[in-house]
Amino acid sequence: MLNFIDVIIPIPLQKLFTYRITKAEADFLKIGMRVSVPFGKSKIYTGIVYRIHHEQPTVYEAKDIHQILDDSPVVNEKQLQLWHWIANYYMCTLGDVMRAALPSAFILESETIISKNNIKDIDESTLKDDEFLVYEALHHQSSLKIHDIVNILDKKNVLPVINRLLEKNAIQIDEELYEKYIPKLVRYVKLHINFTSEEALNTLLNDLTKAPKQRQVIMTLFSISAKTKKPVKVSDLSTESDASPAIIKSLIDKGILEDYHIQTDRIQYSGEAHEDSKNLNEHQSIALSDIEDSFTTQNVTLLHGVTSSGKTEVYVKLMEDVLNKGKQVLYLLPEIALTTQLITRLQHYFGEQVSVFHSRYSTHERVEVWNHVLKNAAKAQIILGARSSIFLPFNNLGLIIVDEEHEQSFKQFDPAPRYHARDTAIVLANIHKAKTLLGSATPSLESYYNAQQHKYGLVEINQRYNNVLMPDIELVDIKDKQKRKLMKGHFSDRLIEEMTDALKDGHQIILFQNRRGFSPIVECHTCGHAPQCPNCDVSLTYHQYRDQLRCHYCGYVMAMPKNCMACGSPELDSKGFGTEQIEEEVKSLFPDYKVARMDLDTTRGKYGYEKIITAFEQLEIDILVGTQMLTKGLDFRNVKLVAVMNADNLLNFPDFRAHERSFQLILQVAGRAGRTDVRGKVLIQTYNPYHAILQQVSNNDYMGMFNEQMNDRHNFKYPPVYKQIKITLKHKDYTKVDTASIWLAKSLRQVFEDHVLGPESPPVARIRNQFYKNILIKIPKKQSLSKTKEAIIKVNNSFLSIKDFRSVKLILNVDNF
DNA sequence: AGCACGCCGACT
DNA sequence: GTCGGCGTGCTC
Repeated sequence: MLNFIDVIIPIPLQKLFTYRITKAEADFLKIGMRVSVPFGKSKIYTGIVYRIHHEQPTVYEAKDIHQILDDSPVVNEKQLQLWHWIANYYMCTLGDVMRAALPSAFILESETIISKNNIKDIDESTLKDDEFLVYEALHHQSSLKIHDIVNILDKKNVLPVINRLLEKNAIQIDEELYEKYIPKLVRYVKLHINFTSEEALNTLLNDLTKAPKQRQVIMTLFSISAKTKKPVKVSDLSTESDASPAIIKSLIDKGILEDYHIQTDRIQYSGEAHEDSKNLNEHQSIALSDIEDSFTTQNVTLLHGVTSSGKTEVYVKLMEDVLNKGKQVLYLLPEIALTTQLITRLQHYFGEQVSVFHSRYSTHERVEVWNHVLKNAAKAQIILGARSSIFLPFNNLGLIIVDEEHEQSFKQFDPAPRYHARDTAIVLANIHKAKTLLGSATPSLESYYNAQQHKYGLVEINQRYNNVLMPDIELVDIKDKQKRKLMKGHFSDRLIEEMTDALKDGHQIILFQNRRGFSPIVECHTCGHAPQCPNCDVSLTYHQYRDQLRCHYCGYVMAMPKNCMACGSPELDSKGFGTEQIEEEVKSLFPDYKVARMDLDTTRGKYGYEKIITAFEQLEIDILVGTQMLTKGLDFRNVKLVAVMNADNLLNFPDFRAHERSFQLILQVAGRAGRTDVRGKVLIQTYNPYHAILQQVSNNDYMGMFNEQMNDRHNFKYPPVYKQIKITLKHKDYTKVDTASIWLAKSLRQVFEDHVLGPESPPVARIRNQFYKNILIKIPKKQSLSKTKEAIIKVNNSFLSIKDFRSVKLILNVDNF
């Protein structure tokens, strides 16, 4: 009987691919192991074994696999179950999911290696210029990669050159497969075995009197190993003895020292302190027992606790409980909320049992966490992670906590799989028969709605920790202030007053401005021309710190022009305002205080973010100006005043969730104020103080906001009342997307009638020289989601069968909010 | 998604 | 006349 496997390959193809394996391989292979397989003419890909069977394909000859890459599965069956659900629900391929789920170090790819053909020498005069360049380069380097040749020839299509060289027998090519994960090795030294006897040692030290530096190194080696009784790292020896690596190397070369390597983990938690979890206050204990109660009947429970009500302590108690039952915990957070603050806090309680997983980790670091989880290692009992940590190979999950549940960054927009980590986490928990706790001070409408419909349990905490008062929120009408000339730049007299007071008392201030850059748009005073991005339909944004204009969509950069590009006038005006401008204004208003800014530009780099946070925590900064980033679960004790510089540009955002978002965002920033006994003050500057949302914010009226917004959602058929799927079409030719989208919308209307909206051009209709069109499908709750998707797929297939449309890219986005 | 095959414009 | 552009189709 013949043996075959079906394999998932990390490319966006609907199908699985069948390969033939030997009997021995069939006995060895298990589902979830990696194999490398030949694909197409020359490529080798990594695939995951999805099924092992005996069904010989009838219409093609299955190829043999290239190699088995694992001794045991790296992906477990529960994960594959989850992958399947994601592919199905979010309408993407298993290959897409695989790409997102596996650390890239697991997905090895073949690389074409070009080397000189040594069989015979080639008459170089027969080679053309570019061929000669490559051939010549091979005399200096034994092998080249395609990428190297691209650099040598400075053009992108190098395959013809390679093919010609191949024909002339000048080179040979090989497909080289390489394992991308390299265990981290640390170099250690010890005294060579020849010198361990006291006698030999004495002779050695005597011999070295002429080389005092080397002698010093040996002495230091003794003192370190006597002190620590552990192997001595080369790097430690070098720093402690103040000797250059060259000196140590010469000792090794002489055979006096010997070096060796030990594999270590890249991420290590060094602290040992095991702090007992804090005792909960009355409100927290009630919440805890309510959650436990709720979990007896519900798989998912929503914890709605006002800002700084001490939700984390409740989580800690729940986690302790799950750990005691011998199960794993996944603690999901939005990327930006994954701060050192929280990590250290959890490590204080749980020590080494906590592992962290987020996008700022290198791929090697991710492999290590992955393997620990896979092996259910002691150090991976609690995973604290961002969106993508739902893909880790849990085998014994007991609880998932989704903190800041309302955060939109849990949804992945690009590329596929366009999954929502909160919703996927709930499915993951169900697969493990585990529980999910959603936590937020400002729950998303969909979660609160689900709780109201009794799909989720609901637990609330309405008191802040230590009974700290909720901040006092004041709305400032800047339209009125402007009329009465009470504005200085973007600062109202009220704001300046409050800032002066807070600073005088030594308190810190946070200013929130939901826009980065200095003054987003530059406009000519004379002709009104605003510089546009050449690749996208947007105006360029001014960034002061490099005096540049930039496109936030494609990354295009140009120097700030001195004169208007249209009429040559030197009077360029800046419109709108961003964090940079606020920072400038604060500096001139309060020159004696230290101001810092936190946005995408200042937090670039691995620790940029931490640096600012730490400086602010340590009171090195008095006033912090920032964007969204500051809203996330940061706990600053000394902040008295928080100001929202302009609430209107949040409220006027063209999105059905703008109001909900504004409410969440403003309350979250407000929550940064007054976390100790001093009552915090929040000022919200707005042109429209009577806006319902702002009224609800200032009264901390979540229910008012919820009911009013839900009413809108009912009326306008928006989520969570209706489900929705967005179809995006893109192409570099406008007419093509236009006709294609009209055709598609028409066909969809035949099935879904007036539940199809569009096609519409998005606010930014062109990005990176691609034109976009959107079609929205609204799905009533009672309409079967799977039937709907089937119908969409059917329409898509007939769309793809039209030759003219085939080059138009289609993007399906389920729950695109 | 790659990558090869195949058909039309800009250079020697 | 070729080289090289990209539209089209296939991958077990």
